[in-house]
Amino acid sequence: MSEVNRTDPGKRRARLEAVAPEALEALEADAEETGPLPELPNVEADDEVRMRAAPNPNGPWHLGNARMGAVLGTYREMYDGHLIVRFDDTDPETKRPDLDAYDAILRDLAYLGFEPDTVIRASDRLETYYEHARELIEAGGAYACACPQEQFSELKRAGEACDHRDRSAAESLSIFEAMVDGEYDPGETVLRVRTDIEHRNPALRDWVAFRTIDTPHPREAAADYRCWPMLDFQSGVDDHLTGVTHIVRGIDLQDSAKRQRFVYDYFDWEYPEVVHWGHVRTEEYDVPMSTSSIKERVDAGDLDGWDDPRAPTVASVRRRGIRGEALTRALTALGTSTSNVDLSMSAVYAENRDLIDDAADRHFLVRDTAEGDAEDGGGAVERRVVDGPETGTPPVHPEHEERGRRELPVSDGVLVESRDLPANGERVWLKGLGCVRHTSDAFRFESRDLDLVRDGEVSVVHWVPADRPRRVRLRTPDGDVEGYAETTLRDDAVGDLVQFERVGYGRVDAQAEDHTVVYYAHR
RNA sequence: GCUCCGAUAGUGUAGUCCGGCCAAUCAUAUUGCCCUCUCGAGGCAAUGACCAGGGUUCGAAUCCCUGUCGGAGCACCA
Repeated sequence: MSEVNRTDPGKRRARLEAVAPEALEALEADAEETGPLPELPNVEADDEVRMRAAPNPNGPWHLGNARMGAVLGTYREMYDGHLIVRFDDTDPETKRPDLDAYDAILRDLAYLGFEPDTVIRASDRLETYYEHARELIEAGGAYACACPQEQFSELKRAGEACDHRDRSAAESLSIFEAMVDGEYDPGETVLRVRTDIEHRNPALRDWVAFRTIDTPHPREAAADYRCWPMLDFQSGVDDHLTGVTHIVRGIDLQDSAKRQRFVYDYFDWEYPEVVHWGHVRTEEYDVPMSTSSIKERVDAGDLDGWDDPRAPTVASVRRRGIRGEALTRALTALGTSTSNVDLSMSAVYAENRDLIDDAADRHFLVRDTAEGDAEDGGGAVERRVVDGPETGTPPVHPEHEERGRRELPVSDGVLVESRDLPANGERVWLKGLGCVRHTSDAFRFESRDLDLVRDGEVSVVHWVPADRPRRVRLRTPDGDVEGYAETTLRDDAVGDLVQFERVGYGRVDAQAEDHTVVYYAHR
C-alpha cells in the first residue's frame, strides 16, 4: 500500500486501470456525478424514497419556505421518488391556517417546477391521531396531566415527575376521551408522552401530545374538533403511516426526531432518515422573511399584496419574471448543511438571466425620475433631431436578427435620460439611429458610421421617440420608477419578458389604457 | 441554567466520514481586457477562504482537546 502511495497519481491510475478497470470506473463516476444536492442517507434500504413537505398553511411561501419545495422536489427527481405535501394545520389559534394558503402553496410549488404525488391535510386526520393516542395510553406511553403550564415547566427543569404521571392507563384514557368530547377548557388538562423525566436534555422530557383549543378550525370539515395534537405527535404518526423514508426539514426541528423516537419506540416503528438544514436569510429585502411579518404588512396595506416586489416571497419573484427554475436552482445550490446560509439574490438573478436572455425582446425605457437621481437616469429630456434619418431601427434581439427590427420614428424628436445627455457640443450615439452632436436645444445628426462606436469615440445610449411614447411604471423591490418606452410596448402581451437595454429585465404585468406596468426582475 | 448543532474567499458550495493526488473545486460577485451599436449575452484573465490555539503524525481543511463566534431546543407554535 505504501508503495502504491509513493507512485504518482497518473501512474497509479494507469496501474489501476490495468488491474481493476471496474473499480476505476466506479471511482470516477463517483467524482463526476455530483448532483445539485448531496446524496440522501441510506437510500438503498428502501424500494422508494418517500418524502413529505409539511408546510403550515398560514400564508403563501416566502423565499425561505420555497427551499422546502425546491429541495424536496429536486430529491424526488433525483431518486424518482414520491412527494407528499402534508398541510400541518393543527393549530386553529396561534398559527391559524389561511384558507387561501393551501392552494397558494401548491401554486408556489408548481411554479418551482414540482407536482406532489399526494396531498393530505392533518386536519382531516384527527380520528387517526386519536386512535393512536388511545393505543399509546394503553401501552403506558402517555398520561393525562392537569398541571398548569408554569408549574410543569418548573418540575421538568428540576427533572421531577408530577402526581399525574402515576395515573393508571384507564384513568388517563377516560380523561383523554373527555378531552376529545370537548369537556375540558383550554389549559385545563393535556395529554403528555411519557419519555424520561430525568433525561439529560430537558427538551425531551414528557412533552405535550394533545391540548384543547376552543377556537374552531377555519376548515369547515375540521371545525367541530376541540382536542388537537401537537406537531411532534401528529407529524410523527403521519410520517410512519404515510411510509415516509426520508425527512428533510429545518434545524428548528432538530429535537423533534429525538422526541418522536419515544413514540416510535412504544409502537415499535422504525424512524425515517432525517436531514436538517439551517436557516436561510437574505439581506436584500427590507421586509423580514417571516410569514407573520409579511402578513402584517400586507394586512396593514404597507405592501400591495404577497406579490408586492418589495416582499421576499415566491409570488413576488414570480411576478417579476423570475422563472421558478432559477429560484429552484439557486435554492438547491445552498445544499442541506445545518449551518445558516445567506441566499444572495444575485445568484437567483444569474440563474434567471441565463434562462430568459434568449426569450426577452429588447426595448428602450427612458426613466423619468427626479433630477439628480443619477442611478435611475436623472430624468427624461427631449431634443429635436436635426438633419437625421426618419427612423432608428435597433434589433428586436441582438442575437436573433430574424426577429426583425424595431422602427422608431425620430421626426418629432427623442427622449433620453439626462444622465446620458452629452455636454453641449459633444457627441453621443443613439442606439439603432446614429451619432448626433448636442447643440444645446437639439441633436444634430452627424453620422451612421459604426466605426465611431467600435473605436470607442462615442458612448452608446438608449432613447425613445418623443412621438407618442408609452408611459411605463416600472415596479422594483426598491420602489416604483416612472418612465417612457417606445410605443410598441403597448402591444406586448401580459407575461412577456422584456429587456430594457442598459436598464434591466422585467415582466410585462399589465396593459392599462395609457400606460404599461412592468415588474423589474434584475439587471 | 441544561441539551444539541455548526464554522472553507463578499455569497453559496466541493473536499472532512476513510489524513498525503489540496500551495484547496465550481458557481456567483468584483475588477480588467476582448467581442458586441446595451451597463445584457459570449470569451479570457485577475482578486479572494480552511475561526483561534494546542496536541497526535513523517504529513492535518480532514483526527483529538480547549477556546471563540454563531445557530437551535428546553411552548398547551409549526
